[in-house]
Amino acid sequence: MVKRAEAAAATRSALVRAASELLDEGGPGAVTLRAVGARAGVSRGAPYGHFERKEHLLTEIAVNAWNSLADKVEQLRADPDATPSARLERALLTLIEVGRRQPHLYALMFSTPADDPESAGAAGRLQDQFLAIVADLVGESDALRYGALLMSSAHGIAALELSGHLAKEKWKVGGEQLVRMQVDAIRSGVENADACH
Amino acid sequence: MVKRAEAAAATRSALVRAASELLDEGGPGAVTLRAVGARAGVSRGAPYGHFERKEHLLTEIAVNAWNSLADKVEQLRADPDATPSARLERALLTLIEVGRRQPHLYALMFSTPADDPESAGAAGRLQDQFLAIVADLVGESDALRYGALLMSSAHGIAALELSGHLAKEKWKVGGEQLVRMQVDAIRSGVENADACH
DNA sequence: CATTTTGATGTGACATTGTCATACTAATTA
DNA sequence: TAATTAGTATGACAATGTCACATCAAAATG
Repeated sequence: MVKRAEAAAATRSALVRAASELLDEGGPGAVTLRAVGARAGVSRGAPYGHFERKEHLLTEIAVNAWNSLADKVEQLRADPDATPSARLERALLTLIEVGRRQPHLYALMFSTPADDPESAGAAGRLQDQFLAIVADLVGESDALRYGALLMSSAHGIAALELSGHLAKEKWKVGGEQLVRMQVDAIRSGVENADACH
Repeated sequence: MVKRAEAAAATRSALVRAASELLDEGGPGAVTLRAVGARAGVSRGAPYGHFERKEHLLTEIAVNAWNSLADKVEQLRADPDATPSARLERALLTLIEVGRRQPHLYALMFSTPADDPESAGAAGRLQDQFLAIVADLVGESDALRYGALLMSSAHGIAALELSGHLAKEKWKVGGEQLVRMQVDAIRSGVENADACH
């Protein structure tokens, strides 16, 4: 006698896992409810017992990704033997890494409507982690402004890399270098406001 | 007696225009070959006389957008009464403007495979225009590095704005301000290399 | 324990869509 | 005038998201 609640929960997470795998392997076009069901060992209509629409299944994948990323950055933030700017660089590179390793997942994260409460919450967690790291470098009062700029820059780098518009043959730079430049530019800008003039 | 070549060319551009309008009005989901045909005054199968696949029709829309953007930036580049940094800011804002006015078109531009020769050519034209403007500010030798960073930043700002992840209520900044900060940060960084130390 | 209820799952059906094969039509050409 | 051809219309098909309904076992109820 298998408890029904457990079996249902297992099916649900199997569906999410299956959909995630299909997304990574074949892109959005490969995430078919029929394929998801087949890989999860159930039939094509089963997902509708757990998700109202296909979009909600995808949203859950995005939420998981946001949360996992927030966890990583939070962990990274606690690292004591690293300068603030080094921590910031690593945090930004963490985002870019997702874009490289799981490009389809990355695209899904940023195409999921940000007005969805769950998605917004998880994405907000990541943003807050970023903000705290930025504040360590530029101070509380400027953290929002510079945080927005740094996040935009990192996302831009990741997005252009995975769309192929930042080909290394033409631009001669990679994401790591761009992140370093960006952090340096902001750090020197902040320091100059006090020290130089 | 209407010349057939002319009629065909008219149909072709009507298809592209119809598809562009549908994209702007209703997003990618609204761009159906049937809807495109109907709006262009032909039937659902007609597009296949001009485009091998639906994807090619979309690519043409993206190419037009890239070219139009490159034209605007080229025009902007010739403006004499504007400092190099002002020209750069305006160029970056031109990209962001597309994201605001035609979000679906903007998304299409950056989701069209960059390995498509036509699309790559048009996008390359825009990048070269950017590069020239950047070179005016930071010099030829650093133009590639800073150009890549500036373009990433601008695209990141535009993309985050249209995905809703840069809500002004939370971040207290808009695209204009971020672009200004970015250009200032780079300018001051470059000047400091010479002047300060 | 017997019965009823309930929620997850399987299956059939339907509309939509991209795409192909085919037929038709009018412009071009021989 | 007859033949060719390029553009277009139409029918058909497979894939897909989604709904309605049937089924079946676990859980609640008596």
